[in-house]
Amino acid sequence: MSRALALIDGNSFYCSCERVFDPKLVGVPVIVLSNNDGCAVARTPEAKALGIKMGAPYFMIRELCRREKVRVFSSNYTLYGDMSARANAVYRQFAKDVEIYSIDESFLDLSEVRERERLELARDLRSTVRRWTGIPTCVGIGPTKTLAKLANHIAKRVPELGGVCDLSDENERAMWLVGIPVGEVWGIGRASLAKLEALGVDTVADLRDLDPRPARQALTVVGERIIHELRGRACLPLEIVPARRKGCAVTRSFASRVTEQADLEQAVSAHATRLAEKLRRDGLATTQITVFYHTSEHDRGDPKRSVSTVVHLPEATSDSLVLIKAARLGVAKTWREQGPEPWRYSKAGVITTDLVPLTESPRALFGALDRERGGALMAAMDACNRRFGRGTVVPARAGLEAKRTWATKFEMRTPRYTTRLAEVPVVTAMATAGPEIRPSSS
DNA sequence: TCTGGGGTCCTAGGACCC
DNA sequence: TCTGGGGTCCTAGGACCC
Repeated sequence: MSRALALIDGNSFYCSCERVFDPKLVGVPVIVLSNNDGCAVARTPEAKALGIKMGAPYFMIRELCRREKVRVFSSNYTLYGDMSARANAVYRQFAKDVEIYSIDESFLDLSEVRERERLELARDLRSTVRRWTGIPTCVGIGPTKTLAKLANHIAKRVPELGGVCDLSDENERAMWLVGIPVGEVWGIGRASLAKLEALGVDTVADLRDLDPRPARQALTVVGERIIHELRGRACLPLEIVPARRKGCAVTRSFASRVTEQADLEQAVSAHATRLAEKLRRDGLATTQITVFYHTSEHDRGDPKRSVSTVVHLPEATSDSLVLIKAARLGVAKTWREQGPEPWRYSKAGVITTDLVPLTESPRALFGALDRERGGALMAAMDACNRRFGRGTVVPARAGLEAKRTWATKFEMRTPRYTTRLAEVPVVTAMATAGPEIRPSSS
């Protein structure tokens, strides 16, 4: 049986999630904004038709949105994450091996399915996901991940295909590949595109026919792999068990510029708190954090400053209190007194790159942290926050929500319909003429 | 006159992805 | 006023070692 992978993804996923809970959004232009209400990161076809580009800064399209009655939403990651989990639960009914590639994309192994039955299965998958979660999807099938991605791209753009496309057959595949620009291939970005154009490569078929060895010169081993994948030779395995994460970052732009040390320290403390929560959730720990903050490239004329500093810890930890202290130290040791033209900082963050499982990490000989006591406290705090919502219990130094002058904007966020009891939608049913239902008397 | 060679590890920066 | 956030992988080059 030949190898076959399917790539299924949600159409305009974030927008579709919003539509599931508000039918009035169907048929009208909808966009979802990035963190801080910065850029458009999801657009329905109606919004794309108005010329709204991926990543367009909101302040530049605000007027257009008002005029064209585009419905605009802040991101609601809690909702999207939960809808994603629901969709994947459906995928697992159709395939034993599923790789969750991103919040809205998964690869399914269909190698066990007979070739002539794959399209039918894909159609069934689409309609089941639609029925059970409300999310519209497209499915692409191919012998490699790169070809499955390409098939998905075709399924999205050719309406006659009904949302599914199978590139398993080599002859049929060759016909499609001559008509697709090479920039649509997964892994070919702006820089690679420019190099390929110089080599006279315009279409996906051109790239497939490129000699892989010299291609490596221009595109590194990554490009060589893509060529093999386009020829149907798999170089990228299906990763069913997610790899352990290597790094973790919490970074945010400020809603307004920050000029005070106290505000900056409070911001990185909050980021460190969130970072620690993520580490504990995954059972990971870090021996050092990088703290950074900088002014904005968009503030023309203002003095520029960019700071990045590493703070080492005595041993690996995921303790919020330890990481907060380290984050504040990172600011304190690099802070410079403001002059007559103060630096107006626009963004700050806390980054780790050396994550290890906490239980496998060596203890410090000197200056060891009190893991037992700290661990118990963190466990109690996490339990409270899981039960009553994030931010219910926070270390005092992380700052209270109400006092955050730098806080991120989410002015148009919808309720967390599926994960907060207080925010579930209320359905009112009107009685119509029909059989009356009464409690049985016997 | 003439100044080895090969290996590992680490980091910074580039590129790409969603 | 207003321009996201969080990841991965690859390569080159320096430090260091024998």
